[in-house]
Amino acid sequence: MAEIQTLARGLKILNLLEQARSGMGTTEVAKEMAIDKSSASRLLHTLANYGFVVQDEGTARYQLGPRLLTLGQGVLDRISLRDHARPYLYKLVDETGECAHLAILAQRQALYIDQAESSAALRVESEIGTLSPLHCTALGKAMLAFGDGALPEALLPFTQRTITDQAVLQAQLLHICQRGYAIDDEEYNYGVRCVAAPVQDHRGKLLGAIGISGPAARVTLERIDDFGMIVRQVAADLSAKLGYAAG
Amino acid sequence: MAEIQTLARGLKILNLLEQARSGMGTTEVAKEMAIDKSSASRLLHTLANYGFVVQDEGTARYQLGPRLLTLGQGVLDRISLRDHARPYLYKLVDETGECAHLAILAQRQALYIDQAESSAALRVESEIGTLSPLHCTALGKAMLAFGDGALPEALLPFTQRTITDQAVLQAQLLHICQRGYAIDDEEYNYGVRCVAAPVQDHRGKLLGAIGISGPAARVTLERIDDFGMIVRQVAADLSAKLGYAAG
DNA sequence: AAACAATGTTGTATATTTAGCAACAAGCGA
DNA sequence: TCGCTTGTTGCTAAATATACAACATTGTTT
Repeated sequence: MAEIQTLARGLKILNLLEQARSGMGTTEVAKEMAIDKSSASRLLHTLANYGFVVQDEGTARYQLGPRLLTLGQGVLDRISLRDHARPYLYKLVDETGECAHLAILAQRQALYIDQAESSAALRVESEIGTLSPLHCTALGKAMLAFGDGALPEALLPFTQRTITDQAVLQAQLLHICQRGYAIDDEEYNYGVRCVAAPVQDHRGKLLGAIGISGPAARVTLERIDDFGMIVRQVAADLSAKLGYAAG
Repeated sequence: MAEIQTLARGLKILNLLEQARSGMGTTEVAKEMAIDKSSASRLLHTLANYGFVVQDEGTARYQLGPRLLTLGQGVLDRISLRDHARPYLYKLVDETGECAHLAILAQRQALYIDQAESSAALRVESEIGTLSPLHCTALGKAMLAFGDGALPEALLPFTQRTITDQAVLQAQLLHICQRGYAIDDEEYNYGVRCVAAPVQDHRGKLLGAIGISGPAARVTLERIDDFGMIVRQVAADLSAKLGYAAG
């Protein structure tokens, strides 16, 4: 399908600005996009009219605008899975004492759309809205194992334990499928272990995944199977509430 | 400045979809925008290519897409005030026992960009990214009192205590300016009282506001002035850290 | 069942709109 | 002061988006 060039350019500019930490000037945008200064100027003004970008009064440089934040909130409101899942996240926190997360697939990554913090003193940054790779997170692997079978192309390493071999990953996905939950054993962040299980609708179609994550000192390898059973059960309860009839 | 029509139409579609709770069809969008079905179809496809909207596989209806959520996250990362303010939010929670919030001005409303939850059992929904009116929230009134002096046009009532008279509001803003903090006495939500104070840069330019909010039973009218002093002090400390030299 | 209505998508020609060039204004540094 | 960079604006050509129409698909009604 042919995409509309002008609109696509505007959206690409937003992608550019996302990368640029300290904003970009008109000329800079024009160069990066390989378009004329004047075109960039007019596109940026239009984006600014709708609050998608803001121009710093002093430097005249452009940054992502607050409208994106409020629209993002609108996205969350629209995901009904989130409403249904919330009490189950609290249940996970109650039963495990660790932070619980809910993620869905988006742009071939794991998109965190909700969390429930444990009462433990250690605070976690709000991660809602962030994307994480699939191959080295428990939530991601749970979704890979119960999803449509497509694997990520590149398995980038984040720690020494990150699985970077397609065959190894494939084998582990089968294992996850059989036992019903996935584990991240310090494969993404050092010192953090996670456990996750899939959430499915009545047809068995993958909706997302829920799981817990905590310091390796608390989430020990001995206890991790117990956590797995809990997470799998809570995820199954949530799936059941959504109308999933096993078999 | 003349805005680029095609891009503007795409952005307007996003605004439309924000309102429509259950998504919109191509024809529906076309009617609402007063453009042809084919144009709407192509615009929507382009938006979908970049993840700004998603089409439900079954119903072919369009909704806001996950890209908006991740871009919104990018907006948060870019607001350096947020990083500086976070420890001060925790300080507010420690000293008052109530939830603390940070807001900035955006689209002539108060945009909540961070929060610190109290350890009280009562949980608050994540409000980051939401917009609230200025005239009936403590954060909003603090920003009005110390901002550029522009008042909101319409003072919509939310509770019986909401100030709906411009003159009354104006008088209260002066009061807020003199004493250094603003109060919301159940003017937005029944049973909730809030206290807030402005955050300013070294030139005295308004950057945002921080404050606390809690149940009226805990935030009583007798104690509210004590809270006010605390909030004012913490906000002043934050402003000072940002380089604000009083006088 | 079958006709019908409504929806979403795809060609195509026209004409509107954008894009690029160039000139201009403004800020900064040398 | 001069030169350099940046951001914005007129203007025209030309590319692009638009509307019209036809088509495919789905769901509804009689």
